[in-house]
Amino acid sequence: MARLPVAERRRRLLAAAFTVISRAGVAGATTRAVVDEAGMKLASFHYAFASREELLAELVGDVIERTEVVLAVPPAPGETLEQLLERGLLRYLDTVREAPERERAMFELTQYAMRTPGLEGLAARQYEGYRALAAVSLAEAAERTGCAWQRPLDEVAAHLVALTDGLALAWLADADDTRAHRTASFAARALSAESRPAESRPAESRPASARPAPTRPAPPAHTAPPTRPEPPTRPAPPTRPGEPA
Amino acid sequence: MARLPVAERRRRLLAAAFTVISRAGVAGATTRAVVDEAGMKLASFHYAFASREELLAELVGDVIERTEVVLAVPPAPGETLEQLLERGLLRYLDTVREAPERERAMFELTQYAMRTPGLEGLAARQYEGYRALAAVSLAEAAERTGCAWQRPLDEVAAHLVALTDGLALAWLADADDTRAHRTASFAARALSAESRPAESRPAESRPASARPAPTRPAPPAHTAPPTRPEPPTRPAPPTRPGEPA
DNA sequence: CGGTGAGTGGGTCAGATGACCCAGTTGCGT
DNA sequence: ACGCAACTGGGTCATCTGACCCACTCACCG
Repeated sequence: MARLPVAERRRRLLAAAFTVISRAGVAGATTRAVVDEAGMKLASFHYAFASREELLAELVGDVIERTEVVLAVPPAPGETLEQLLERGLLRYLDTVREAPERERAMFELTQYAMRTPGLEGLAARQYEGYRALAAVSLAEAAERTGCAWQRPLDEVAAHLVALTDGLALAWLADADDTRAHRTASFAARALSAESRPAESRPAESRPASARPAPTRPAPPAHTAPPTRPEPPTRPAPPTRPGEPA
Repeated sequence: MARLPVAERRRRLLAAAFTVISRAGVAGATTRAVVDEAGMKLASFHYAFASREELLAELVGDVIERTEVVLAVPPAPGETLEQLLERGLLRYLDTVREAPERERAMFELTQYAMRTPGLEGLAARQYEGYRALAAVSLAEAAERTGCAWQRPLDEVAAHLVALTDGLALAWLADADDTRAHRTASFAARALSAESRPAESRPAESRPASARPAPTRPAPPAHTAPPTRPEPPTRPAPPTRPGEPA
């Protein structure tokens, strides 16, 4: 093995660990399995990390920071907030379907954190991060469709996080695309019901329901790209043809 | 140890296993830990089960069948569907708060099933069971408040399951009661939006929104009572004084 | 009331795993 | 060039774990 600076070695081990966890679960992420995945010798492991526990803790923290919004849905003209939200959620569902192991790994890591003495706080931080991402996306989505949230943004964000979690968990359990699709629609409907038309900020105001407007972004959902393997956020395959990004 | 018939021994081991898993996770449920929890000798384990795997498989299946609705909310006069649903969800939240380890154990068992070769099907069955329970409760709730679901019952049930999962997961991560409460309210709001006033079935019909009516049951949520420890469904402490059950 | 086999107890065994050590080697600064 | 310390390779060690064995004993049948 080439001579690597400790930092880089740690990074590679973290990435390898995530890969192993995706494949075999946290329990399967033994020092040997990780080291093997990274193509290193066992000694290198303990040179980079004091213990397996340290690696796991680092991984959890790492994953939190790297969590990204994978829902950047391309703009679509004259779309309502609900439609925009739905597309975003379906987009999220797609990423789960494409890499179920990754999503499972995320859930497992969260659970590991919740159950491990020093890491309970990290699980909370993880959800905090999810909510923050959700909030950003929801804010943008509302703005682009000329809507405003009727309740505090972070409150709506928490709801979105709960919905995506439930959605992902259910799909992971039964892999029923149809059902998941319907639940995504429901989620979009439910969330948009928490908004009102416009607020008068932009310029116009109308009493009716969500009014079309130049759209663009979309709702979020969490998914942590492994420290290395596979590109985090992809270009966003348009669910429907829309104006080119 | 008293001389026990195999069946009883298996039952006790399953109960002990669930207890251990609640405390230490699936990974911590070693044959020795389980046997210890049950106050038996290791040999008794392999007398009752061919392997640890067999016990775990049995436990997953077991837990599915024993999943119960813990949301039987007592009746409350003149309550809307939304209110009824909210109370039920809050009731569920209470059970999670009271025994977080149990809920965590449920999630972990599901994950174990999803990842274990022969058990993937069980995870799907588990969710099927959750939906069935949700469906029953939703049907009752709608009926008692003179409402009807606008979509297929099992579709709405899937949404409820997703919502409770998301709700529980979020609470387990950050233990934020306020936030969980708000999300529960949101869930109730969102679900009741999927219903319409009445259908004309009972007798009356009115265009307005959910009309009061004799209420009684409530929404569900899943929680598997351990094979033995602690009574599964409790008497349902009235969140509000209502007619005696 | 004696036999006997279901059920029990106290081991053993092989394999996996986390931690760690020590003798090298080799990149890099000087 | 040269030396040193950062880094690597190839072990070892104590534990834990799942599986399993075999002699014993006691409850119940005949």
